[in-house]
Formats: sequence, structure tokens, C-alpha cells
Amino acid sequence: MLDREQKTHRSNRMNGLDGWDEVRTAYHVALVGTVSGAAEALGVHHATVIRHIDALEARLGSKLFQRHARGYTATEAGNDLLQVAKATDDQFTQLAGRIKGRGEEVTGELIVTSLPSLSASLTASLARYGHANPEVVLRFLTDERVFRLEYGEAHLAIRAGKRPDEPDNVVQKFFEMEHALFAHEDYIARMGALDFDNLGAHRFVVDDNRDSRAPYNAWLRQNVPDSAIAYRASAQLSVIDAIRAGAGIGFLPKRPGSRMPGLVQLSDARPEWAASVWLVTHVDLHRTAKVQSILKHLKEDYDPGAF
Amino acid sequence: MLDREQKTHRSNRMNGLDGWDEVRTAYHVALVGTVSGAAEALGVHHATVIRHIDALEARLGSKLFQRHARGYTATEAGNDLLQVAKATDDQFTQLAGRIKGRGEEVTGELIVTSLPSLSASLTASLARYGHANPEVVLRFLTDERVFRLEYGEAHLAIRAGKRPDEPDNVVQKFFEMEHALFAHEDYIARMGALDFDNLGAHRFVVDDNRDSRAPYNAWLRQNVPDSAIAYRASAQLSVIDAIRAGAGIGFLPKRPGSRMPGLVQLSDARPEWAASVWLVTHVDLHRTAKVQSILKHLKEDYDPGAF
DNA sequence: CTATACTCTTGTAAATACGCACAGAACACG
DNA sequence: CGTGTTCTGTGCGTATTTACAAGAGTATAG
Repeated sequence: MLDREQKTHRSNRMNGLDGWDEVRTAYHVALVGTVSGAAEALGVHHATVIRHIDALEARLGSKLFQRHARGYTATEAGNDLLQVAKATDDQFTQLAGRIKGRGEEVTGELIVTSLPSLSASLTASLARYGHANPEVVLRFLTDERVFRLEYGEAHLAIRAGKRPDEPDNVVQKFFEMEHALFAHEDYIARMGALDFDNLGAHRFVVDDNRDSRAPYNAWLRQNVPDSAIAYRASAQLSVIDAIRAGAGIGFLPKRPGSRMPGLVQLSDARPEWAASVWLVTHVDLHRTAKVQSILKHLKEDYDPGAF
Repeated sequence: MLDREQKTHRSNRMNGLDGWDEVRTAYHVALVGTVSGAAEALGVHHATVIRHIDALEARLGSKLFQRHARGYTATEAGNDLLQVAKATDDQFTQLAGRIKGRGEEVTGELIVTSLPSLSASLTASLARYGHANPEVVLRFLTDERVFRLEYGEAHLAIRAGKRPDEPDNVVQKFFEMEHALFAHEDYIARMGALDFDNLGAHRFVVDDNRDSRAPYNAWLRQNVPDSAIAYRASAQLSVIDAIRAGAGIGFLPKRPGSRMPGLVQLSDARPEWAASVWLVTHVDLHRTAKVQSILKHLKEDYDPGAF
């Protein structure tokens, strides 16, 4: 009963017309001129067409067609509807074509997110992708917070750490980021070489994220006394700056660290210091050609040595 | 089974998208952001909305929304649909407003038809109507053939003769058109006065319609020998011209005939010569304000004396 | 950290719309 | 002038769609 009341309420006060399918039916009737022809074109029965027209006319309170034995001829209102519905049909046809074709074409916006710490190692490869696919507008978002794919915030998230296991996410292994200990040559000259049996004699630079899920942090907590932690930086970039300024010893990705001028590598990359990097996409978007395109590019193009 | 085959056939080869109601549902979902909100706005159940979205996505072969616990967020395809559907909604709202308001307003085209023979007596009153209602574009169509209201050829037909009894037509008596015999004064001077007991001595001018349903034609056939029919004209205008040229005696409407210079009225108007004139409208259009407007005008404004 | 409120999802029964078949009427053709 | 075809209109049985209700998950408030 409440439903009944609500329904009449809507049909009375609704200014726009609901029942777009009925408009479509009336459109075909106005186009063809007969109920039978429209029914055949629509793939439905004549009776359905007649009922749609009757319902639409009742709701609009105005006759759309004049009935006679040869068929239905549109009144002024019917012709008006014909014009509007024709435009709508064209727009919907174009829309369907765009949406159906969108799966195959690689255009539009492509949003990739990662933590800022991964930015340096990804930018080169992403830039090459943007150059190879000028049709796409590449947006690379970096933030400390984790972007949520299920909210449509990005097409592709590049994450580090343990394998993400959120539902509806498609996860692929990207590469293993090896870390090693680095320090500036000025620091070594001043403090001496690194002795793993006397770590407390050195000064360490670490990142100070609330949840230090970096794998080498666990090693740090176990093997380096707190007194040796000389510098805590909230951002990864600050850590690098601190190391390069000679503030102490710190973990850096192996390859780019070894290329930075003035820095010396103090150890090999150990497996327990390595962090896995994952390519994460939402299941709804994973199948699209655009997402597949950048996934294929990254997996082929990315060279850890160039890091 | 054949129906099943036809249905898949259509959904495969149809380039435009059928199911406009589903597009409307998706539009509201994209607008509100949640299935529940869209369902409330549409006045349907949540489940219906979900099924519409699923069906639409299946038909388009592309995801329109990303589902998550907070609701539905539109993908690129969904946003594209949102834009198109918004335009459609606006257009349909305007259309509904136009159609609903059309019944009350007196604008647009107003088509009146009659036989050419009635043109002279109607033009003056019709012109006054057009002057009083500048919003309407008055089209006055005259042809020997009978315009068919059920085909939407005219809003109002003015017909003479016996009362029309076609179904779906609303018939009102307009006026009684009285006919009398006229001749040019030159003819009378040459042939002498009219003697009803010796009609064969005169020359008559008649109209030669295939079905001479004019009431005085029956009188002519009974009382005037064929030999006295000197002139047959297919068009009423030609009959007038012939009488004014002195070709013979003929029937003319009483009032205008008596006003034509050079013409003399040879008899009184007899009831058996009178023709009824009817206002005929289609039942679908009869109730509209526009049709009622001209009906009211004609019945009040028309002055048989001014004929 | 628990509770609450909101969301989507899925299965089942009712309601609605649909297709079918027949009737009625008008037009075209021979 | 009769016949055949094509169109609309309507009652009825079925099938699709819909609403209802229960379930599970997640964000927000206290």
C-alpha cells in the first residue's frame, strides 16, 4: 500500500518521463508508421507496442498518434517525440560504439600510483610508455597513503612489501628490489669501515614510517641498537639526502645507490633485505587493453639495472 | 526456441543499445553513487537496479561501475554514459513538458480544410481567427477530395451535405447554407425572366462533380431537362464565372450571390436547396484547446449575413 | 574496540508484462 | 463486387521481471 502510494506519487509529480523503453517504442512507431512494423523492428509483439503507446499517452495525457486502419500517424506531439527520440537513438548508438570499442583501444587517462619511494625507479620506464603511446594521458600519482583500486582511484598500483591479498585485486610479481647498505665516502673517511660485529659504533639513517614494513627494517631492529639510530626521516627522499650528506649509513636500493656519486656500497644485497614489488590492478579493469598494455610494457621494458 | 534465437540474434547484431530503461537506471546510479540511492530515486528495489546494471554491462561487454562497499563508482565508460544519459534526461524532461503543456496552449499549426466551394464564405472568419491568435499558423486547405481526419491531415474539416457519420469523428452543425437561383442581368435581358413552369426554355449552369451531392442538384435533375443544361463546370469557381459571364442560370449561395455586381436573384431560397455545413473534428483532437479554440471562434464569429 | 548503520548480494514468491490467437475493419487487387 | 492481405484491438495463459527477505561485508561513531 505504501508502495502504491509512492508509485502514484511519482507518476503524478515526476516532471521528466520515466519509461524510456516506451519512448523508444513510440519512436519506432512514429518512424515506421505502423504498429506491426515497429513491433517487427523491435523484435516484440504488436500487443506490446500498443500497450506501450497507450501507457505513454496516458502518462503524458496527450495523444501521440492517430489510429486508423492503415497504421499510426504521429500527431504534433508524436512528431515532437520523434525528433527528440531520434537524437537520443543516435547518441545511444554512438555511446554503445564508444563503450564497446573502448575495451580494444588504448586511449584516455591511465592512472598509475605507487609509494614515493618507488618513483625514482619507475619514472624512466613510465616515461618511455607515455612516449610510445601518445594517445594516453599518463598520470602518475605518488602518496604515502595507499590508493584504493576498488574506488576507481587508479588503473594500476605498484606496491612494495608482502604480496597484497585484497579481494577483487589482480596481483602480479613485478621485480625484486634488492637493498644494500650505503654511506657517503666522507662518512667512511671519518668513521671508518663498516664492521658487522660492531654495528653500534656507527650511525644509521632510517625511514620513520608509522608501519615500517620495509623488510630491512626488521633486520635493523634486531641488529642495530637504538642508540646507533642517528637520523630518522619520514620521507624516503630525506633518507637519501641524509646519507648523501654523510649523516650515516642507510639502506638504499642496490643499483641506483651504487650509481650515486660519492656513495660507497658497504655490503652485498642480502635476500632478507629484498622487497618484492607488485603490480596490482582491479579485476574489473585488468582485462582491458589499456591496462594490459602498460602491464606488458612494464614487464618487458623495466630494467632493474637501470635503476 | 525461435524466440530465443531471435533474441540473441538481435543482441548480437544490434549496434544501438536497446533497453533504454536500463540506461536510465545506470544513469541514476552514476549520478547518486549508490545502488540504494538510485533505487530510491527511481522508486524500485535495489535488486532491480543491480540486475539492470549487470544486464547492461553484459550487453556492452564492458564494466560501467566498480563495486565496493561504499557503493558504485563509475568507470570511464560509466562516466561517458552519465554524460549522454544526462543530456537525454534533460531532453525528455523538456519533451514531456512540451507535450503535457500542448493540450492547454493554443500554438503551432492549425489545419482547416473544406471544399473549395466553401472557401469564400469561410475566409473572412478564418482570417479574423488568425488575427486574434497570432501564435497559431493557420493553414486553410481546399481540395475537391475529402481530407481524412483519421490520417491526421487536418485538425478541422468543414463539410457540406448530409451529416457525416464516420467513426471517431466528432460532428457539429455549423450553419445552413441557403441557395437560390441567380443569373447575370445581361442574360435576363437576352433570355427573359425565369418561368418555373417552363424551365426547359432556359440555359442552366451546374457543377459537374462526380457525385453531385449538392441538394439542389437533385432538384435540377428532376425539374430541368438535360437539354437545358448548357454548361457544366468541374469547379465551383468556374460555375460562378460562367453565371457572371451570362452563360446561364445557376445556383449560388444566397448572400454572396445577392452581393455580386451584375447578378440578379431569380428565386427565393428554398429549404430543399439548402445544404447543411458541418464542423468535423477527430475525436483524438477534439478535446484539445487549440481545436476548441477555433470551434468556439467559428460558431460565435461566423455571420451568414456577411457571406 | 565494539556496536551500529549502511552498503551490496542472492534466493524465492508474487506481480507485471509479454506472446499468442482470434476478431474486426479497411484497403488493394482482379 | 468479391476476395485476399494487412493492419489494429483484446482476452488469456505463460514467462520474465520484480519486490521481498535474509545474509555478509565494511565504514563510522561512541
